[in-house]
Amino acid sequence: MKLFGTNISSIPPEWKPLARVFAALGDEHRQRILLLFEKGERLNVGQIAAVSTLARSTVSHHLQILHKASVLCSEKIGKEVWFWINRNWLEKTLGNVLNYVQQNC
Amino acid sequence: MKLFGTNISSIPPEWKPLARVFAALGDEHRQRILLLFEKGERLNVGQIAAVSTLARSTVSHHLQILHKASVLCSEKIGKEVWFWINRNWLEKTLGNVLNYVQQNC
DNA sequence: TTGTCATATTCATAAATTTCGATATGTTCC
DNA sequence: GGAACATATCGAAATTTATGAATATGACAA
Repeated sequence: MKLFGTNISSIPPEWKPLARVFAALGDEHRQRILLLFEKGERLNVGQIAAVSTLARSTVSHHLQILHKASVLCSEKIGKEVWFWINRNWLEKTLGNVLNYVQQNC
Repeated sequence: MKLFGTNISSIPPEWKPLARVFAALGDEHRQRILLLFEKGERLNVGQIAAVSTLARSTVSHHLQILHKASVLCSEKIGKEVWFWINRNWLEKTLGNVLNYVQQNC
């Protein structure tokens, strides 16, 4: 059994950002939001809220969770905040986990 | 913007089992549990609870979540239930998501 | 500049869900 | 039967989620 540090309670630091990604992707609302994006497309809060059953403020909240997990990038232009998928981060993160699984599981 | 079905509320069915996996991996306790496993190793509830700060019943609960998400396999032998990482499923699932990202993001 | 929309976020609150441990129940082995 | 292990159930606490109202910021016209 692998023990990190003195007991189970410590996690390798490189796994921390991963927990946020998985938690972000583990919610169905956030999955639906992500699946809306076409390749390279940018969407703002209003567009997403318009096709969602959730309130605008709720959509904004979920977008922030995705943003903090680095799954989405964002840029404010004028009145609107535009979001798009952080493809590089997602590829790198998923690739790392896949490598870990292949080597250590 | 991609719309599945009539509105945002429907998700492609192939994404459903994925939500469970991500939700399972998105919890730090469960990450710690998973990281305990050596390559190919099998562990039972008691072994994991022994190095954990969580109660035995709580560990059992988390193991069930991981099991329902297909992240862990289990087999009951005598009094004990042995768990091990479902390497194939993890590889396949992560690989699928990675492919999706590479093709559609 | 001032006022008015339009957009997004923050806040306060309520509701729902998850988490966790204690206890009870079920299995298996002796 | 009794001991050892795992699971199921239940309630309290903690966390997450959802919402409308309030706030902040930018665009634009008068």
